[in-house]
Amino acid sequence: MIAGLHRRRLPRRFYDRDTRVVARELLGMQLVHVVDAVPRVGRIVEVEAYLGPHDLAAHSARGLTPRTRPMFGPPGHAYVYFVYGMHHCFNTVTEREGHASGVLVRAVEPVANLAGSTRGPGLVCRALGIDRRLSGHDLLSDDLFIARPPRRERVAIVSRPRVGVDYAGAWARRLLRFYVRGNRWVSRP
DNA sequence: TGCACGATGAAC
DNA sequence: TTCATCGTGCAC
Repeated sequence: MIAGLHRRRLPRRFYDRDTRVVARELLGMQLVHVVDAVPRVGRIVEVEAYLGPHDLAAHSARGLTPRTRPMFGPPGHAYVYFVYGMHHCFNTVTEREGHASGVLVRAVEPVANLAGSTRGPGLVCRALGIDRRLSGHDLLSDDLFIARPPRRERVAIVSRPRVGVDYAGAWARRLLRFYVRGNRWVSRP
């Protein structure tokens, strides 16, 4: 089940590729946060790709700020932000340093030690105990990382427009949200 | 220093 | 469809 978690941790080069490819391949991977020596594990079933400063829906489109600094850094790091005064959202930074792109994890299927709903980006962070103190954290660390599943599994992928980015004009209509077809944990099928 | 606004979630 | 709730970014 969760044996050999650290051994299955994704390498830096996984994240240093086209963001849409990384987003799709993250489906089925296991997001892990070790809290008080207990690994909280969720299988990623829904993500969104944010392609960089030219993508008007991406936070990096407003330029480098203290909040978005991790997005402009090297791949394989966490970008966690606080929204609506009460929710946190977890992203992985992708592509080369300065590209400022990333993948938002919108929903996970419970695998181990998760309590409460995990359908939706805010709820994923709540269940996994992730907040903005982890923004900029290295995803090749021992306490926060993403691992290959124990067994290779094939998933059918659905592409849809991203959620909550209507302000981004034509970019809001791009099919940059991906989820596992038929999975009951997807936030908005 | 002030203020409008969210890459949301839950209630109605 | 409405509202809770507050950090962030930019206007002043």
